[in-house]
Amino acid sequence: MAQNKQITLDNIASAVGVSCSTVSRVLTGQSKKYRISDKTRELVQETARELGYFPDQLARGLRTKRTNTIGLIIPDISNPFFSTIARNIEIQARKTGCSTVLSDSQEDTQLEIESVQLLQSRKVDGLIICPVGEEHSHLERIISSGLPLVIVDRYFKNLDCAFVVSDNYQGAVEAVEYFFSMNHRSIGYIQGRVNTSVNIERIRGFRDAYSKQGIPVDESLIVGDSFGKRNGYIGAKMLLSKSPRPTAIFAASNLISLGAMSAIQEEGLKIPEDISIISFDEQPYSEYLATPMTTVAQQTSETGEIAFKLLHAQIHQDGEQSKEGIVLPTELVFRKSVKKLNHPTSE
Amino acid sequence: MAQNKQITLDNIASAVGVSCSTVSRVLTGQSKKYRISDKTRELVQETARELGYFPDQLARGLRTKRTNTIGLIIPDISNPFFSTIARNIEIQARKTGCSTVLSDSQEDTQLEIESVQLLQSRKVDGLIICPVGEEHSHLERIISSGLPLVIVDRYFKNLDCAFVVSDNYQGAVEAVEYFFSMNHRSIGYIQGRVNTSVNIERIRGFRDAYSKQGIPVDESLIVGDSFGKRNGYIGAKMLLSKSPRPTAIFAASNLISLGAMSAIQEEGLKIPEDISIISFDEQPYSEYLATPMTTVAQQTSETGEIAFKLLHAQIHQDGEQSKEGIVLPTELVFRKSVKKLNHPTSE
DNA sequence: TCATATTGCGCAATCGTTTGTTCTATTATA
DNA sequence: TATAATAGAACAAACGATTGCGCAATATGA
Repeated sequence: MAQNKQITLDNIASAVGVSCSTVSRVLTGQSKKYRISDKTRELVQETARELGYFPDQLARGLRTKRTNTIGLIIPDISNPFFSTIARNIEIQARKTGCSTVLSDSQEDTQLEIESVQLLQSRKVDGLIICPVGEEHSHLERIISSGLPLVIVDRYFKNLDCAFVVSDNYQGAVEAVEYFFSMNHRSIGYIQGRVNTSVNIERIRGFRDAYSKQGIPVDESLIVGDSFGKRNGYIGAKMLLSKSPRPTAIFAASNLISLGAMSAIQEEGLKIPEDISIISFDEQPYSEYLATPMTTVAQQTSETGEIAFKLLHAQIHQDGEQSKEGIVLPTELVFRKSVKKLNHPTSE
Repeated sequence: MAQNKQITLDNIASAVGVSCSTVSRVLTGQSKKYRISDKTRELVQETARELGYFPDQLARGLRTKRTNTIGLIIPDISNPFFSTIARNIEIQARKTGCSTVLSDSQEDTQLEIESVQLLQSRKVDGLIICPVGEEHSHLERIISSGLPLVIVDRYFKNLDCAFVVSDNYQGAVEAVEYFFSMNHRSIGYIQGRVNTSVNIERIRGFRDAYSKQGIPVDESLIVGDSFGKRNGYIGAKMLLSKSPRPTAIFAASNLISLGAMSAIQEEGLKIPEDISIISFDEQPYSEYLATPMTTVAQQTSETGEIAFKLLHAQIHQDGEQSKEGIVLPTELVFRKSVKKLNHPTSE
């Protein structure tokens, strides 16, 4: 089965008996502007339909310097947190006729950098990135090259760039305050990747909540170094081996809490009888877990939607660009994983 | 900040003092073939590096008719089942320098068809599609246009196209046989979208397992019509209202089983004491559910990897294409959601 | 009737690469 | 020394679409 020949503007032009510029103008809806007669316009449109013409986006992009394509770089698209964001970006993008080129950076800064290169050489109109690490010189380069960029989930203080993130600080504060209200005073925190804004903000919230109560933070109860499941397991193991044992665990991600649950189970402990837990990231399964999980829900759908809208705004305004930063509130979802202690206690 | 000027072959050419064809040949590694002198070659390479040149993939694609880009159409990228497949496709693709344009068809055939159009006009080298519905005339059109295509998760009997799917038949057979071995005889099946190969094969397995035991299938125990959570809830409600109540439920997807769990909980029933359940789709959280779930695991990572490899093979062989169909085995993962009944019984 | 507007459309350059062909030195061969 | 062979690189035509400019033909106005 031979590759079907592509229909070009010239094909239509010669079929109708006009020049290809006329066809182009009709098909891009500029017939009024260039005063193409109605008769010609209709003839061209009909012929194009008959021949099954659709424009070559490469040629168009080469000429117009606009591809209607955005690049999306995500650390792990199989993580529901990111895939929900990705979905909503794609849905918004397609609404404006924009295609999304997806790149999974596999939590690897080097791959992220290479992806940026590749996407730039594909002439995307803009980039949405969930950055992996602390390194961001490549992001600076994007910005100074003038390519529209929105970063998501994480941000960098000294980077003049639009972003959309959750209010990680407030989310952490509320979780810890809830623990306090249930009389917990010894709370372990299993953190994610250090030096990411996400982690820094959550830790700050954690600390501030303690301060407000006038209670010092036990630094040895802050453990962990990544958002993955394995780190959750290891972190929980460490926390549970302490004596006195903390009465509660605050897990910085959905995967961390799954790992922690393994550890808790291994130690023969029950949630919340023996240990309470709150996890960042609401998930469809959160309510169905052995103990329905109290979570800090982030607005993932909205994050994606807003990210695209910010990017779209940047792309379509040629004047000064407002590098907006959007912070979305979190919501504490109350379930069964936190036990009310009789007395304010550390054990 | 003005858009930085793009470096072109001509820029390099005039900087070095050669023609742009020479530069092109050097940079595409054809310097031997066209006997470019070592001196020129090195000079060109160095200058290209200094200027920070990287090729314009649009222009290249326009000229060569190869974009090193594939299109991927998925019904719901936020579903972990699909996002895991997508991830592995993307990872394989990038290994060969290929970019992936993602499209979420939102379980809508019309959007799927439009996506195909759009991706074709972007000149992708091939397409991987998880088709939504029964309609597949647009897939036939792709094939007869000569564009490489691999379909994933579902297939169509009378479509000559490479595909990779799970062994849904055998997966269902094993699940039902396990139910039988635990003395269940009255098993409700909450199916997914009817008329999809996935559903048809699972139903066939369900029936055949019954036949082998010489037991007739109670048709009223087959309910449902989509792979979503809501359908799981409704389906379970229906099954649980029957009297006698089935002793077991076989859920056709991870979302269906989540929905079913809601219904079961609402009815005040316990898994597995009051009702046993097996779910298609292994998930990271399966073992942490209120009752750790016995599941039929599919090889999602492998599915993605193989899908890309089949596509890659099609793209790179210009001769006759082997439209291979790959069927991957499933695995029954035993946990706690199935109770052993004392006697073969329907109640 | 003649000058001027206006209508309707074509010409040709351009975007950045690739690639078949040609062209000019230089070297090898007889 | 004359001729052929070869090395090294330039020319120019694509690829398909867009767009500034120009040019006829017709319509309008005086």
